[in-house]
Amino acid sequence: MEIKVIRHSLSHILAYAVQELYPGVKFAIGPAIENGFYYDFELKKPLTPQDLPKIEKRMKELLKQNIEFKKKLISKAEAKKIFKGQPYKLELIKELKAGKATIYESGGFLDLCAGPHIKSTKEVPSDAFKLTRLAGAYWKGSEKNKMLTRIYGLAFNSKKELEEYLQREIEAEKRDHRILGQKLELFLFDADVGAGLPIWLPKGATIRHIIEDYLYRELSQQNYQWLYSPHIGNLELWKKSGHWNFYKENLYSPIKIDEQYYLLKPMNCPFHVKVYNSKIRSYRELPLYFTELGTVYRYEKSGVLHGLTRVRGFTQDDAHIICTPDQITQEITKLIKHGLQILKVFGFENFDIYLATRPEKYTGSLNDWQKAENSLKYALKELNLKYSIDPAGGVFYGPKIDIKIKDALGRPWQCTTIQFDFNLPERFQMSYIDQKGVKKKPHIIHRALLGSLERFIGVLLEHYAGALPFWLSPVQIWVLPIGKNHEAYAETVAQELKEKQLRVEIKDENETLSKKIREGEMQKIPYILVVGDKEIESKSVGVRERGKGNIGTMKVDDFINDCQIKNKGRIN
RNA sequence: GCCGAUGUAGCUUAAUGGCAAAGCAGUGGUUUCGUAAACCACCGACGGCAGUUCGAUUCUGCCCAUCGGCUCCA
Repeated sequence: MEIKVIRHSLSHILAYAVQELYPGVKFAIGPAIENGFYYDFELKKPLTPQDLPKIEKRMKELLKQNIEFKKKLISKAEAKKIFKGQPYKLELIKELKAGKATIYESGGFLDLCAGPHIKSTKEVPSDAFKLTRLAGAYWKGSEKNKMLTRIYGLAFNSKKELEEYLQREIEAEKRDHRILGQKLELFLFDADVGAGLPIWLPKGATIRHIIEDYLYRELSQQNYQWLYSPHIGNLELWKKSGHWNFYKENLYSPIKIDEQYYLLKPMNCPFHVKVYNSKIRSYRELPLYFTELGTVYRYEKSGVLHGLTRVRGFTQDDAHIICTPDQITQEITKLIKHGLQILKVFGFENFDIYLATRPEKYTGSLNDWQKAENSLKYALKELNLKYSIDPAGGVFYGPKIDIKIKDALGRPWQCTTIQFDFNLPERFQMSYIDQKGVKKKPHIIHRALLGSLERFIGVLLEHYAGALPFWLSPVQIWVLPIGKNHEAYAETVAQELKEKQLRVEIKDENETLSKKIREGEMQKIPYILVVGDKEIESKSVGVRERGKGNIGTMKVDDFINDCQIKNKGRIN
């Protein structure tokens, strides 16, 4: 039996149990989902988490009754009669494209459903599912509709699979960047500061600095030019750019300064356009690459905030590529290629790529959108990349390519975005002089490779479970003197490492060696160097590698050499 | 924002309508140690504002923050 069918059938059994336990319930929908199922209900009284075990117990009893699933094809009129008093079902019947309705009967529970289903609950083990949580969910997923109560369940083919899944969830929890951020002292959130506003602690700031430094070198090599722009800008600027109209729900209230209104910037684009427009541009200059680690502020609903991966103030590794119309596909191709290359440096190898098309609210002509979407498609095809379409997922000013990076557990994270923008050249009357001396309108590609430093670092932490590659580790090496007599030597070794730009700390607190080693392992320090009499004599260090234990003694110079190779090659 | 839950020391947790308990961390001391937690002592907390009550960390309301979802996204 296909697991999807079992999951879907379990959602009916869930509804059956709820029908029995909570009379007067109204049923919405109950599909199979990844790893399980859910069912949405409208209940007279809200459920509490204590209700779940009760419902689960009843489901188990029902499963053992060998309830048969019987399919019936009936007329819509008949269906309306059966489901009177069930407004959600009636709405679904009304929307049915087919002339008839299929219903499934399982014991005392009738449901409007296309199926397919199991023949009998005999086929379903009663210990391979588990109700996991209660949640609110809007009818048909729209905020404008009523909020229903959703019950989620997990379901697998066997108890063993269920347990394995639960085990994986525990593993994922250990990788939670919010917990790691606290344990490794990387960043903090504070209620006094406000929701969604991270503060970087010294070690987190070091990671960020390393990444910024890498980007600076890498992009400078690729002819990017670095910019800085202010965090607020006159409201008139944002009206002109279109953000005030099209991006309002993400903007913070205007700030009044001397009878003028200013907005906290939600994007860096208008500033970069101003840089472009600061002088007359020739076709010879194009393409131009302007880049900035630009901190932007966007209103996010309080309920969506999540650690570093969804915040209200964040720094994008932003860039605008300004080019002639015939350079556009070539530039997009180059960009995607370079972007993937950079992500690989950080250890990401798997990606989900999406092409997001025209949304409901947009600027520009349909013809422009069509052309832009085609050039994005062309670039993806040329690079032989598999992608999916994200219908109407584009930004108001143009279609985009989103690259979701997949972490070690296979979870996708939205980071890279490459967005076409034909709004700004128009609104800000950008131009360049072509070969014939004629004024032309350039194209703009807006892109963020890592997305935001906040989210990217959050993803890195989850990907590596906190054990960052050597070159990204905020503290790379600990030096542990065994006794007081070895402190001076430890100091000498540390000094030598520091001179070679390695990030090292001496741990000479009054604690046992074992305790300090335990501490170092928990802090995910890549190398712990133990020094005692033996090491002093041979000018060496006892090397302990993270997760591997003692790997023997090494000459100090050899150790430094290895570290430098790792740093330079940006390898683990 | 909406549905549901949670909020006790720097962290993890306990108990209670009537003096809030512990482990780790921190501080002071003892110990100077060879690869994942030495020993002793001390310091330290009821998210905020109202209300009910003789008395509220505990009950109620509002606010703030966090967690799981919905929706949304870099």
